[in-house]
Formats: sequence, C-alpha cells, structure tokens
Amino acid sequence: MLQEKASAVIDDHVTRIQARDGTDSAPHPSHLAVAVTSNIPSGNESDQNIENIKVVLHERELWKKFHEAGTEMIITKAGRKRGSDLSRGHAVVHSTSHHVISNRRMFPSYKVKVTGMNPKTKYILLTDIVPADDHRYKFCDNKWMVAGKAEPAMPGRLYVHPDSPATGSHWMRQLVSFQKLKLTNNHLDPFGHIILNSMHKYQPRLHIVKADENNAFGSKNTAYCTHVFHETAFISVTSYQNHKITQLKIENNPFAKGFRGSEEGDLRVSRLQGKDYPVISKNMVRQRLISSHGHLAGKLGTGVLTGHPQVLSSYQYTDTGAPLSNSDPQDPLSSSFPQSREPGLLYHRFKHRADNARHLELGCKRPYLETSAAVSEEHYYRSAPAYESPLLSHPYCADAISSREACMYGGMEAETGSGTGEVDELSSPSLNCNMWASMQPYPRYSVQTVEGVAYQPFAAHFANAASVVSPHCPAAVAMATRPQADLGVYNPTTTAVQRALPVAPQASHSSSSSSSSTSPTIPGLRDRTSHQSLYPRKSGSPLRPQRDFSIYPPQSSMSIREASYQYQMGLSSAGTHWGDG
DNA sequence: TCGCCTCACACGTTTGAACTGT
DNA sequence: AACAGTTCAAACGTGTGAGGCG
Repeated sequence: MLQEKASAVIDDHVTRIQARDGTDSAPHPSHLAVAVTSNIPSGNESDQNIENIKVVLHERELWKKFHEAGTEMIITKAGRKRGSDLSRGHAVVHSTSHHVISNRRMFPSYKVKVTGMNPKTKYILLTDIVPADDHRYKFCDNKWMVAGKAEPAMPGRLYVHPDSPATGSHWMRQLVSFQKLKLTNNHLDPFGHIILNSMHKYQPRLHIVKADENNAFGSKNTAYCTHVFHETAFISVTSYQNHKITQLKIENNPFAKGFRGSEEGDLRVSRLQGKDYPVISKNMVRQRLISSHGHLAGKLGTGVLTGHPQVLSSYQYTDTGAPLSNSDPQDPLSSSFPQSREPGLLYHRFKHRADNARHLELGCKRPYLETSAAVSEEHYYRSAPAYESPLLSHPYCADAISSREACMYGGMEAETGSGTGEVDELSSPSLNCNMWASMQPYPRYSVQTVEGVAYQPFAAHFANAASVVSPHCPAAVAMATRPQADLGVYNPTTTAVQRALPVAPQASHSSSSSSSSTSPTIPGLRDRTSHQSLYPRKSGSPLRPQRDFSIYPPQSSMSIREASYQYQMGLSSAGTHWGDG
C-alpha cells in the first residue's frame, strides 16, 4: 500500500519534473545553494519551505585550493589492527569499531552551514558520493588523464548524519559536519564506509530531507533537496599522486602535522630511515621531476593536454539530459584536466585527449633521479610551474557504462549477489552502520545533469537501497532501504525520475559552488519518524561546535526489512554563487 | 618493468576517563 | 556533593616507504 503510494508520488513528481526540464536548469544566481523547487506543495507550507534552505560549504576556500590542484582522497582497506600502538606497548583493547582502523576520512572534511530551515521541522541530512563520470584516471605528466572506462560502481552508500532526524534549529545552530565519513576501496566493507574505486572521480552530495511528522513517508508534502559543491569533487587514490595535494594535506590537516615543514619533514624521514641527514622522499622528488617535466610537456602539448579556454563557462545539456561541460576558462582545473565536453563538442573528445596523451607518457611517473634531490623544497615551490588543476567535472555518460553491478545493502552485499539486493536484505538483518543504500547500476538510469557533474541520481540510492541501519536516523535509513522491486525503479517512469535528478553544480566554476534540487515528497518518513522512541534522540540537544557524527557505533539491530522504505528524489537545480561563511 | 595496491610504521591530534581543585 | 578544570593514556588519523601483485 505504502509502496504503491510512493510509486504514485514518484510518477507524479516525475511528470512535473519532466515538464520542467530544460527550463530550470539554468544556474541560480544566488551566492548560496538555493534549493530550486520542482514540486513544492503550495499554500500549505511555511515560509521555510525546503527550497528556501540554503547551504554553505564550510572552508570553501580550502576546498577550492584542493580543487584547483585536483583533489585526491585516500582510500584504503580496513580491518587491520594498529601495529604502531602495539609496538609502543599500548594496551590495545579492540572494540568492534576499533578493528577498523585503516579507512580514511575525507580531508578537507565535508562541513556545511545550513540556514533557511524551519526551526521546528525535522530534517534528515545525509550525504553520498557518486561517480562524477564514467572514466578511470591516471596521473600522468603531472595531470590527471583519462585512462579508460570506469570500473563497475561500488555499492552506493549513504552517510546519514547521526543527528538525523533533528529539527531545523538543531541543524542551523552550528556547522553540520560529516567529518567522520570514511572511504574505502574494500568492496566487501562491512562497516558501512563509502566504497569507492581507486583512480575514479567522485562527487559528494548533500541531501536534506524533510522528516517531520506532517511531511512523512507517503505524504506528498514531504520534500527534500540536494546540494552539490563542485569543489568537493575528488579522485580517489590509494596513494597520493600529486605532490601538491600531499603538501596541502600536510599543511592543513592537523593529523599530518608530523610531516609539516620541508626541512623538518625531510629530517623526519631521515630519522625514520636511521639517517642523520635530510632525505628527500622519492615521491617528493618524483613529483618535482614530474612537475618540471610536466611544465615542459605541457608547453609541448599545448592544445592537447592543457587548457582549452574556449570551454564553456556554464553547463549545458543535451536534450537527453546529458551534461556538456562545466569548465570555466578561469578555473585552473579546466586547463589540465581532460575535458569531456566543450560547448558544442561531443563527449568523445575526452577519449581523443587520452589518446593524445600517450604521446606524452614519457613524463608519467618516472622513477626519480637522485640528482633531483638536490632541489630544495623552497626552490621547488618557487620554480615549479603553477599547478594546473587537473580535476574537472566530467559529465557522466550513462550510456558508456554497461555493466555496473547492482548492490545489496551496504557493506555486506558486494559479492554476495547483484541485482535487486532484496535477497540480501532479507538475509541480513542488521548492518553495523548508520548509512547506506545501494547504488543502482548506471545503465538502469538516464542521468540528467543539471549543472555539469553527472552522477548517480540520489533517487537511485534510495530506490535501490537494500538496507540501511541507522540507530540515529531510522527515517533516513528507511528512505534508503526500500527494495527497488517495490519501487519499480527499473521501469520507464523511474528512469524519468532519474533524468530529473540532481546533478552537479554550477554554471560557472568561478561563480558557483553548488547546485541543489528539491523534491516534494519522500515517502516513508512518517513511519520512521513516528517511531523515534525506538531510537532515543535529543533532537534539540545542543551540539558541540563542529560536532562529529560518527558512522559508528554498530548498534542497531533493526531489521533491514523494517527499514525498508522508499524514497523519492526530485530534481531541480540552482547554480550557486557562494559567499564565504 | 611498471603502475597500483597493501601493509606496517612513527608521529601528532583527539578523546574521554580519572584525577584534582573549588 | 556537585561542578569545573586539568592531566594523561588510549584511540584515532595521517603520510610514508617497502614490498607484493598482476
């Protein structure tokens, strides 16, 4: 019954979104991420409608620094014990969560300032990380280049903010931090961390779901919005490729303080190696060499690997919803990262460049030369060519991916099956995480980008979620866990929904940081929120500044079936200009 | 040989329980 | 007794380099 209702809502919503397609994709002029509504109920909402919610990316300048250099995020496998602590003689007591020690957080961390919420309305905040395109990359010639087709997508997972659901006043009181979101490349990750493929480009997204009891699951009044900050896009790596990124991380991440200072850092390396003299790391030297070589190569390769100033400054879309490009002539990222599209140009251009890049592969990650070690860090920074930003938003070409694996519920499903995930859902009563929904294989959806970075539609996550266990946020769990079969997500109607789903941001890199989209109805919330007593929360409790929201603990034993609800995702977007703070 | 990945490591930061002072 | 502030060890997060693998 509920499912039918949800499907009906989706259909209705899709219809409206389709009617709107092509008319609302223009970037929103605001400097904030303004939710552009596509289907907001009229007359029965307060002024704080979901489309009025504004989200500002915290530390946007830092993000931009990384973005300009081509953000990389380390992904690792998990499950090892901490050898270093053991070696220090610490009495290591391993709790369940402490066994998971290797997965890495994102840095910069994903933190946002939210305004415009109804203080009394409850919202669920969650993030996901979706492929930004269908390419695999390699770092060559000090640039990121396309290295082929993307590997099948990892199980799509959601990170539900542990405070969810909470009132608008709660969210607006302070920064909302997704700092403890962790990344992994372990396809079988059982801890609920977000699974990514190495050397692939991803785009984090923020979703805000209205979860108050008057806008609950099945209600057409329930709304949500999606915010995307293009500067948070990154390429996942198992080890840093770009020395610039390494330096930025070291300089800005407190945990990496031990590596700060070129001389001190080198000395530390020396100590680690039992030497009394400074040692320049191989990576450092390599990067220096590549940097120098890349500079030359870049000149030699002008027009092939370097910037294309003519690339459009705003996203354009094909009739089918395919993004064109988001490159901004002023965005340094545009200059070194292969462009998949340019205004009026076709998508294959990307490949063309990749092919061209082969001619320059001599400069790819060559072994460092000892003589390069003589180059001081200071000299390196002063003489090295300005880093060209390798990270561009590449539109995702849904057609290009033909066989992404459907996933079951978060973490446990990766290799136990594929497709609906319903089986696993039934067989796996719990999950030690508070997030996650499965990502639908790309081919199942037509992805419409609104502002450039195309990716797996949010709805796909929800619609195909096999399970999510969130002791903190049953509603969010619920919305992400409804079996896709129930949702009929594979039918044409659903495809239409996905076409209308939110996409990457911005019409202009230089002026826009995020896009947002909204949808009016997200069925399934009422049922969960009305059972909050099962998950005691202090929805209005004050938060510590920049509070963390651990994806642990693995406490919930709520059955997956219990958590199975449907979510609907609507779409619209707003190109956004961002004012700091 | 090469690129990518895993693992172990040392070090710094964060956290929270235990302790101390008011 | 209650609360606030301090201390400190454990836990956690980090980049690095060696080595494995295909």
